[in-house]
Amino acid sequence: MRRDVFQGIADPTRREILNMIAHKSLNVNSVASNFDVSRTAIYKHLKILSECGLVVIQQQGRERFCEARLDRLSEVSDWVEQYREVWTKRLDNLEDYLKELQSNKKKHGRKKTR
Amino acid sequence: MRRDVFQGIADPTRREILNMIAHKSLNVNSVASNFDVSRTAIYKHLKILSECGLVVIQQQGRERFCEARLDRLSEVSDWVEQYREVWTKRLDNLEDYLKELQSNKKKHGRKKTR
DNA sequence: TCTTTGTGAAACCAAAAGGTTGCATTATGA
DNA sequence: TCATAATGCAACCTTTTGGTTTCACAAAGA
Repeated sequence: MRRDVFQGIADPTRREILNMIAHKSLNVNSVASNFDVSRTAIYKHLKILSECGLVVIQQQGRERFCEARLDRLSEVSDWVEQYREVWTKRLDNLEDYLKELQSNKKKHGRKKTR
Repeated sequence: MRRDVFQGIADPTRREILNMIAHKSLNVNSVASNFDVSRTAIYKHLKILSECGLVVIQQQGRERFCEARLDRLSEVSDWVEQYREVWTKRLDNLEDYLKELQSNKKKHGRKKTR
């Protein structure tokens, strides 16, 4: 199935898996042993992560090592960043507004607002 | 229900909704009219978005205006950014490695690699 | 060779997700 | 006051998700 990075990181267990293998690749059993759900459940999560490119699984003897492809997170990063200007500008405007309220209070005394 | 920002942005329709109201709040019907699924379906997406804090819905007469709270995306941004150093460093290492291969080739001629 | 280890995958299940139709409710405008 | 517009929500449906147990199979080690 063609999968999406956004879908990949939607599940908290999958985010934990990514964190677990971010610095060091682990085989499937090692990953699974850190959770209290079954190995098969973790295997399915790993499969989803590999389907959306966030993990690459390489066979080595009878083990499969799971390597995080964190650079794929740039897709998420890019998506979020396109909105950063919008939200920071909006926060700045709020700040300006609050400052203006303050200065008006000083000039005219307490004023009823709603 | 307590919801998660990661879950909120997991669905492509919801990301489109966010984009649609990023610059200007719209009422529920206006949002829905941009999609070919039912108003109720969009309403449910809006509810999920509001449950995870990405949208605030305010009544105004008989309409409800949906405002994007894009600053909530910082949670996603923060999560991704904690891995940026890891992945850029890894790409740098790869680059160094490729450069080294190049210089070895110059010194010793073409060499079989596998 | 035989047993153990590490894994993939099938079959099954309950709950959640994403969608629909239909109805009730509240403001607005004529 | 009455029709209509904008909406919330219940009831229902199908597909997906996240989990389980079970079995098969290949590689390693004794």
